[in-house]
Parts: sequence; structure tokens; C-alpha cells
Amino acid sequence: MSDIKAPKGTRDIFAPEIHKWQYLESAIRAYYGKYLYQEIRTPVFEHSELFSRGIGSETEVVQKEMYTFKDKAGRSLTLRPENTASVVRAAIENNLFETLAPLRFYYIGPMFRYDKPQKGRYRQFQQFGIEVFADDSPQVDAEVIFAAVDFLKKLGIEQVQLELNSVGCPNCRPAYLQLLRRAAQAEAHRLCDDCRRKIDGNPLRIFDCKQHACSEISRGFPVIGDHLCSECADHFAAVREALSWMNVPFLLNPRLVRGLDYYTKTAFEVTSGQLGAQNALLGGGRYDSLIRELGGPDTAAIGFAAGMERIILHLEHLEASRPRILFVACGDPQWLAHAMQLAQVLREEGYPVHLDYQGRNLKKQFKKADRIAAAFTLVLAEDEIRSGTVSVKDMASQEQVKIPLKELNAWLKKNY
RNA sequence: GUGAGUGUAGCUCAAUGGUAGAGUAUCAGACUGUGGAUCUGACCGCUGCGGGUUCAAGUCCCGUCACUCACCCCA
Repeated sequence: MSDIKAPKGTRDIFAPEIHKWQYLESAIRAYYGKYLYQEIRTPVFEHSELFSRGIGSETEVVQKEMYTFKDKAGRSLTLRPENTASVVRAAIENNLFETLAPLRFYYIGPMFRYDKPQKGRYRQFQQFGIEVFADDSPQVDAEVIFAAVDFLKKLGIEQVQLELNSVGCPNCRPAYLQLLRRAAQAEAHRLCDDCRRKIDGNPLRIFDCKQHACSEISRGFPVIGDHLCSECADHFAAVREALSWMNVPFLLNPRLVRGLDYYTKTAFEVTSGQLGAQNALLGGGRYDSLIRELGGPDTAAIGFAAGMERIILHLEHLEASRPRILFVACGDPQWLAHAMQLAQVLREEGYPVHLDYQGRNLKKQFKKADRIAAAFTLVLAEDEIRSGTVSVKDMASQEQVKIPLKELNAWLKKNY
């Protein structure tokens, strides 16, 4: 074995798991196409500043988890830890706000975070996500959330929980944060070191602390829901109403906090009980200020990102539909020319065909056909060559018929 | 970054401190016109790596790396 291994937190994906990935990717394209989302592909690395400005320099992601490096010209570049900032950058840079309608994007691709790997968490991981620009209506929030939950349902993933909150906006959040800081300050002596540090940076994250003492204490803290401005409160009420139109059940979590700073108003997260500690399948929300902050027009936006590895973990029972394979068995190496030509003709007809060139006896070849789960084995040996026929054995029923080569195509059309 | 568990054949796993094994997979034969079964044989290893203790280490000790899970954080 080579002593060079895949870097920590990365992995190789191949059959049979790769079938699930291909299935998932095509499901994403088909499903979100129906909402007029169009694919966007952005670079895997960006100027580091895009993320520190977009995601927020105080966030865990930016402070500890970025793969940042200098290129040969001394530019600071970063492997993208998420894709929303890039999509916004791309929209601004290409003037998509002026040219594209509707402004709806989906993406699929690798993201990178320098985290310690564990179940459902990798350093290179796949996300797909959607972004809607230039629509500030609460109904589009409901549509995005519906399209997140409904997609999982269509994949057969139903044991999930949707948590919902509003995190306010620049009009009401600062005042609330002051209130929260004051409350936390008063209890600071009882909070853990970690939480004490959060008071000044992002006190909302105190709600995330799983230490018993901290969560007990923070339960008494004011929650944003009671301090939303009327615009945010109205918006949130309308989102909830529209969700009920679409029969989307949700759990109000007034302490739901997202890890990225750009969220405003609606924030949501879908979790699963089957995942272990890393239980978030997807998360998202509205980010009405980000586009302006990154130099674009003052434009509302909403989206979510989903962890594909975590979705794949829920597809365990998905039976990969394997192609029906034809195996051409050659009775003697002297007929290999016929066998290769037959195989090629069949491939051009669209069948997956395999054959063995090792000159093994028919028994070995049938064994091989069995191993690769061939649907039919086509025998070409002396009898068949002489009579211009081929013997076709149905591997499941064990029935075998000898048919003229000229009729093979028609026979396969009927029996394949 | 912190903690715990695990590292032996391609895969799944054995081996009271005393000659590294089995199942499975692969290849060949029994069986040169027919798969799943059976039997026989072959192949497969610096026991993660580096030190230490010992007459002797896969086994005990230290370090290190990797994987897994959890903390943290999130998707």
C-alpha cells in the first residue's frame, strides 16, 4: 500500500456509493428546475476578503476554519467554506441583477472547512443550495423552506424537524443585542468561559451552549422574537402563515442561531435524529443586507445550503438501480474477433456489454458473468459461429435459446 | 483546539509475552459448451510508524500518525 493517503477529512467516492451521488445530483437538478432555479458554478477559491466581509469576521468559520493561502503573487486566497458569498459576488460582478430573470440560482459543489472530522463532517464536503435574489416577500421564504423540506421528502427522508426563527434586521437587532448583552453581563459570573467570551462578540451564540448551567441561565434571557421591529414581526407572521398554506409543520425555536452573520429575519434549519452529533441536514435564511454590503444593489435575498454527505447517509436503503448488463462469452480465443464485434454492435444499440479476453473456459466466463450480475450471457462458440447464431442465456431464469444473429436485436428488444 | 476508542492479508476479524492465523475475495485445478454449491491448491503481511522494557513484543510502556466517535462548531 502506498504511504500517501487522502488528506485528513477528505475521502474517495466510488461504486457503489457513487450511484447515490449521481442519483442525488440529478434529483436536485430535476426538482429545483421546476422552481426555475438555474445552476451557477463559481470558483472553488476566492479572495479571502470576500468571506471575512461576507460571512462575518467574528464567526467560527472565518476565525478558525478557513483554508487560506497565499498564491505566488502574494494574494490571500481561501477555499470557499460556503457558496452564498461567492454567488452574490458573481451576481454583482456579472451584473446579473440587470440581465437575468428570475434571479434564482442553485449550486452543487465542494466546500472546505478546517474542522476536526467526525460522522457527517468532513474538511472537503459537498453542499447544494439555492439562492433567490430580489424578492423580499414572506411568501418566497415559505416557498424556499417548502422546497427544502419537500425535496427531502421526495427522497424518502421524512423523519426530520424544521426549526424556524426570525433573527431580526439592522433596525431591531442591535437594540436587542444590547438587551441580551446586559442580561448576559449580569449572569457572566455563572456562565462558562466560552460563553463569557461570546458576550461581546456574538451573544446570540450563548443560546447554542450545551453546558447545562449555561442553557439553564440563558433560558431566562430575552429572545429576539419579543423584540422584533414591526416590519420583521409582520414578515415573520406572514412566513408562518404561508407555511401553513403549504402544510409545512415547523417548530418555533426562538433561540435558533445560525453560524453566519449575514442572516436577517427568517432563519431555519432542518435536523435529523439519525445523524449523531452533526444533525443539521440543511440550514438557511434571509440575508437582505449582504448584497449591498458586498457592493451590490440594495437587494433582498434568501437561500439555504444542504450537506450532501448527510443526505447520502439517509439514502442507505435506496437500492441503486443497476444497469442490466450483457456478457459476451467466447467459447475459444479464435472467435474473439466475432465476440468483440458483437459486443460493439450491442453497445451501439445502447446495451452495457462486457466480455472477457483472457481465454478462460466457458465455466469461468459464466462465473464472471454471475459476479458482475449480468442479466444475459451471450455465448459465441463453434456451433454458433458455424450457424450464424448466438446462444442467449437468461441468468435469472436459466433459460437459454439459440437465435440467429440477425434476429438478436429484435429478440433483445422484446426480452431485455 | 480538547477527550475517548481503534489500528494485523484487498475486505471482515482471530492469535494466556513464545514459529502471524481463519473466513471471504482473487487466481488455478477437480470440470475445454454453461454461473450461484462443494473439494483441493496458490497468492496475499516491515501486525500504521518510531523508540523503550524483555532471552523473546501483534501483545506491555512512551511517542507519533491515521481512522472512528464525542466536545466545540456547523452542512
